[in-house]
Amino acid sequence: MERHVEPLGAPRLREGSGDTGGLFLDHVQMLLEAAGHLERLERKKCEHGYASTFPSPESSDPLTLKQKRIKSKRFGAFGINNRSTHNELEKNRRAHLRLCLERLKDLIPLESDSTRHTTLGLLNKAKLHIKKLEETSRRGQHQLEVLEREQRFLKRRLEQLQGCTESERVRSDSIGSRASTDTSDSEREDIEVDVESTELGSRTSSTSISDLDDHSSIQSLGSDEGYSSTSIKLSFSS
DNA sequence: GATGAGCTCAATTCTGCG
DNA sequence: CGCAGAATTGAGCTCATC
Repeated sequence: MERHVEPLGAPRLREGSGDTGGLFLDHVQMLLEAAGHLERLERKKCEHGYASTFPSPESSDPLTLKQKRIKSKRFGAFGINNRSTHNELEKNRRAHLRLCLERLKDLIPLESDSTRHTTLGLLNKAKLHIKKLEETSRRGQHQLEVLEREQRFLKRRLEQLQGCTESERVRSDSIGSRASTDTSDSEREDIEVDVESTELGSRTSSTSISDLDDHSSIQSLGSDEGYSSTSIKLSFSS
C-alpha cells in the first residue's frame, strides 16, 4: 500500500528550448512553477493543520524558553530545509522498521502467504512462536536431564555387576579349574536378568536418584575390559 | 549548566484497498 | 466506510562539546 508522493519542487524541464534566450525563459518559467508548487503545498498544509513555513499569525504566542530553543533549533535557522531533512530521516526510520518487520516475517511460521498480515497480527504471531519455542526447549532440556541421570545409574550398575563377576571368577579359580567353561553360560544368563531388572528399577526411580549421581567414579570408565566378556542387554526408552 | 545534534515517539493527517 | 500503513510534524530524551 504505497502512498504516491509528489516530488517536492521538482517540475520537469520543458522540452525543445531553442536559443539562450529561450533557455533563460525556460529557467524562469521553471522557477515560477516551482514557487507555485511550493505555495500550493504550503497552503494545503495550512488547510490540513500541518505546520507551515509561512510566518504564522500565532507566532507571537508566548513560548517557554525550552520550546523557543527547540523551535529555533529545528525550524528557525534553516526553515523548510531542516524540516525536510527531518522528514527524510523519519522516512528512513520507518523504512528500517519495515525491514525489521519483513525479517521477522521470515522467521515465524505463517499459515498462508496469500493472507494479509498486519503489523499487529505479525507481532502477536511472533510472540506466540517465541513462547512455543521456549516451551519446546524447556521440555527438551528436561528430557535430556532425565536420560543423563538414567545413563549414569546404569553405568554404576554395570560396574557393580562387573565387580561381582570378577570376585566370582577368582573364587572359582581357587577352587579349581573344573568345568569353568560349562558355568560361564549360566553366569551370563544371571547377569542379563540382573541388568534387565536394574533397568526396570532405574526407570521407576529415575527422578529420585539424583543423590547418587556424583558417586559415579572415573575409575569405572577406565575399567571397561570386562564389558565385552559379558553380554548385557541395555535398552533405553525415550 | 547551556547548547546542539541525533534519534525516537506520539499525534495527526492522508491515502489506498477491500 | 473502516482499516492499515505511510507521511508529516512537534516534542522530548540522551549524549557530546564547550
